[in-house]
Amino acid sequence: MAVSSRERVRAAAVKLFATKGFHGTGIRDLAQEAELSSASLYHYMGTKEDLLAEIMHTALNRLLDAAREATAGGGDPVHRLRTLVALHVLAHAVGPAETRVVDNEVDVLSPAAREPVVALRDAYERLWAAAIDEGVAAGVFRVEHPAVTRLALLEMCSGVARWYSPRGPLALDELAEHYAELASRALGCTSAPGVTDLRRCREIVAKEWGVSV
Amino acid sequence: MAVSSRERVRAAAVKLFATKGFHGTGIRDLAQEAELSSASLYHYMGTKEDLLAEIMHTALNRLLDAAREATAGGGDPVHRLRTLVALHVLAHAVGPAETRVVDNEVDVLSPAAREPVVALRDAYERLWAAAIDEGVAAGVFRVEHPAVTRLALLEMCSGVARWYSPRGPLALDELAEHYAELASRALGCTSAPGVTDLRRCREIVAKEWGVSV
DNA sequence: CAGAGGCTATCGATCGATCGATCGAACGTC
DNA sequence: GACGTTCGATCGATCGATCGATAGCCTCTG
Repeated sequence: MAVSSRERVRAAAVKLFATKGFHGTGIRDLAQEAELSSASLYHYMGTKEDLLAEIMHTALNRLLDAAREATAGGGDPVHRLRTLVALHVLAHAVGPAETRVVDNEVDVLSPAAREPVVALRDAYERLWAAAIDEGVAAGVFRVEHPAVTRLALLEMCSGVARWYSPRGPLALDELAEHYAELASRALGCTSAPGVTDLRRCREIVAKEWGVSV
Repeated sequence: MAVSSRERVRAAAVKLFATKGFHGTGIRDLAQEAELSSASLYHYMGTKEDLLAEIMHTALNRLLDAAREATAGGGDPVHRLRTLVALHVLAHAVGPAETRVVDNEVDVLSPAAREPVVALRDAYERLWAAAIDEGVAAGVFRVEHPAVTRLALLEMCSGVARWYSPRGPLALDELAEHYAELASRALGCTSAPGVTDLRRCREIVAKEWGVSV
């Protein structure tokens, strides 16, 4: 078979959870989308909540791995921050369904299932916090409330998944570069207008997400 | 009675829809929160969907009215944009539950019920677009993709409802001013570092939302 | 090689629970 | 006694989940 049933179940869940929400998606909806009976569904998953948690884990691990790889070696905080922004935007543009599930449905998880998901998200945000804090310490960023600004920038970038369409006027590269510039400006970046290593970001996204960007 | 049952139903719906989502909130949950039987609920509302639509209408109309009042008379695009940002942030900080319902649950409405809600949101966003476009035309904003930037800033500001806590280190005034500054920078504002008329924004929020800010 | 046994994948039928919504009746107030 | 408000009881529909059964395939055995 071209795609395994397991993959179809996962893809169906991502699509439906993103468009109709977790509670708005029934077991029978999932079964229909995955072209299986509702009974067969349970051959590939635990409970519906397990399925959601698994989606979040793989999505967040992928984003975290990509961000770590892209910023490995430390270096210039400005460049690192621009890389994180571009990567985040690319990820949200190529996989809006998955990222919307991660961003919107965390609260439906039981506390026990939510805890490791939040831990992954926190680890990811620490990469942003480190780049921002180091930039502020080095004087290349001039911003009054670094922690609040980090949250503001993250929300700004995640919002891409809510409206971006590949049929719009902006190509992915322009989008990522523009957001890197917005973030750079918001942080009061004092160095020369930077360039982002988009090629590297695209490569990482292509590898981790398995799409050609 | 101190608060009418009608108000309790509305407040219960806002609270529960925001925390558990529309589909995650049952009629019996609403009834318990509003301290009524599930049957009595229907004395004050139509269907559950009607209740959601009504919440969205009042919330969006309030925001739209406030934004129109705050920017009435036109004038400097920079000042208008800063006012819109501050107002938006204040609104999302004092009423996070309501704004989260508006921002997250639009898609659960049937097309017929969704259409007027989207129209209200579009009217609101046009105020932002006008301020940004006029600023770009006047040369006080220097930004490459004004439409995309508008969406980015709106998402950034709406995100406040997802994390802001009045028990945090930032007072409302500092928060609103900081976001106005972030937006101003992102737009490449060329005029002197602006000040926002926070007093006026606070007055409008206090009046429209019925809270002391 | 025949076939017994086990494993994977799938299904129709069905479970008890809960869903949104409605009914007729009772309450208090004017 | 009319009206605005409240409720217990209950409706048919749908929920997430499980059941026993079946068909195909691989492996081990005699």
